[in-house]
Amino acid sequence: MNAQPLSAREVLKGMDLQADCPVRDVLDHVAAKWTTLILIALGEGPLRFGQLHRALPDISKRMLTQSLRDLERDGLLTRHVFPTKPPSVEYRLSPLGVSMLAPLGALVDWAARAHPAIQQARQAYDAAEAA
Amino acid sequence: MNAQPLSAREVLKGMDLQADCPVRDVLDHVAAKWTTLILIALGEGPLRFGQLHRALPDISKRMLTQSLRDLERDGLLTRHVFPTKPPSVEYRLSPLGVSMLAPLGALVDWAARAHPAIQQARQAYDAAEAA
DNA sequence: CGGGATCCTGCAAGATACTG
DNA sequence: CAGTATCTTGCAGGATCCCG
Repeated sequence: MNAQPLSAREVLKGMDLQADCPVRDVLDHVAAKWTTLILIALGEGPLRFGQLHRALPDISKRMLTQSLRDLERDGLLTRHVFPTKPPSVEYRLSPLGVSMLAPLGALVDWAARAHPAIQQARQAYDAAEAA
Repeated sequence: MNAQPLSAREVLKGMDLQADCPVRDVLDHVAAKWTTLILIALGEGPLRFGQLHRALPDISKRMLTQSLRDLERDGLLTRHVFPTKPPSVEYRLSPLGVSMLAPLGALVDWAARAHPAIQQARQAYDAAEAA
């Protein structure tokens, strides 16, 4: 055993996985397909609605709006309306939202590294399947 | 700026968020409601189907089976059948699956810490909403 | 431009019953 | 015990139109 401040894996020990556990309450939102992508996009700086929409090519306006509301409700980002003509609205990460970038980045990094192995595993599985 | 080996946030810079990017390909699975919970449960050691089902109280047999197949296909866990009577099947993390525990733990840790703030943000939002 | 309101559809996922 | 098969349904989410 080493002296790391807190092995991330230790956190998982004895984790209760009941439906009402706080972690699932938070993670269910995080996992929601679009929210992480929005947070990543905003990680580079505030963006307006249209810019965000262009950054996420395959999300509908409806889902983008809804996802932004969810994130705003959870306090991960803030919404600023500029009463210009036509109106413009800017979204930016809150400190809480910024605090999520590190762990999210770790996961994304893992995903990027693991991708080749996963691709290979899928092909092997599907090949065996077809037999 | 400090000397951290690689700021997890740096990974997110310039991330392409197109639908076909590798990260989304992987994360879409990871985010799938049950898969992370299964990985966490198996992080403490191999489990049999029934034990896993008992560890995740609110998943149906159908979804558990399906999620396990997905994870097996992605090479994150392995399935071992013991031809006992009655048959028993054991699931255990593969090295690749184990390698995910660290980043996943980081995210879970964040979720646990952020939970109070998020709860509070939701209440504030809903209160303002009701007005 | 940045949404809200409405309608409509597909598929994710529950319930139930059966099997090796 | 550890699944499969079938049926059924809710609701996530797309398409479309409208508004300030």
